[in-house]
Amino acid sequence: MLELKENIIFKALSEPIRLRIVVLLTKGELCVCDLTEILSLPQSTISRHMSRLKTAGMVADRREGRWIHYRLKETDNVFINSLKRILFSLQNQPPYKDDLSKLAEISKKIRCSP
Amino acid sequence: MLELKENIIFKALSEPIRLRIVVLLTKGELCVCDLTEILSLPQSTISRHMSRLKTAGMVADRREGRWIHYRLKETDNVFINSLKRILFSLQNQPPYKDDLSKLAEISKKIRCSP
DNA sequence: ATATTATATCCGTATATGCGGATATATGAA
DNA sequence: TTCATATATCCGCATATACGGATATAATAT
Repeated sequence: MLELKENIIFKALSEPIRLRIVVLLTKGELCVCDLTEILSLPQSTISRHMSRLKTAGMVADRREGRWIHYRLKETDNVFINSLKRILFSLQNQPPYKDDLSKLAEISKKIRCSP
Repeated sequence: MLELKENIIFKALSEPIRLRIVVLLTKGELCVCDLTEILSLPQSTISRHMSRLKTAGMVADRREGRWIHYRLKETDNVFINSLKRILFSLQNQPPYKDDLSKLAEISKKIRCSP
């Protein structure tokens, strides 16, 4: 029952913060608090962006205790998967590269454990 | 001196009419009056969209007499070219497919000749 | 039970951007 | 020059959406 509207996906990726978020998600699952720390933004801002990415069909989520882990949604849709490949290709350039460095730093600590 | 901002490109493609326009351009050059006819929209609306696509770096233009022919911009940028491939992959689905049928019809007439 | 933590949503405000008629500019024809 | 055509831009208006603090909800800890 998924109504795929290409322009809705593009709109989801057209917001600078959301684009940084989905490139971060190319490395795996992240919860809102991780993103809040990496991007230095208020929790409500991150949560709103995740809601939009989810509505657009770019991400899926999974609850584990108090945390909700977001990930790039797995799909066999060619359009979405082509976009995912593009996101991977952005990993090595700014500002995404710096975000991923910060993610790597944070990953050394134990994150999101009860 | 081109400052490529990925989210700006996504924003250009996030507007439904603009997405239809760039898929039409996968078939070759088109002028504003062609698009006005195919999409049944006012000239000012089309012209504004072309301006945005040009600013975003997705299209280039070429004057020939009174007409300005727009085309997908040729580039060696990996990001843009990946997006172009996605546009080609949309050719066979609605509403782009119907737009291309209408383009084919119109092409039978002599278009844009002085 | 209460407190703490993680997330979602609400709220008012600011900005961006779409629309399309009207007008300006540019080119070529008569 | 004057007229017609093609395009770009201006204008006021409407809508969409971003922001971030405040509040609500949900799960866990004490």
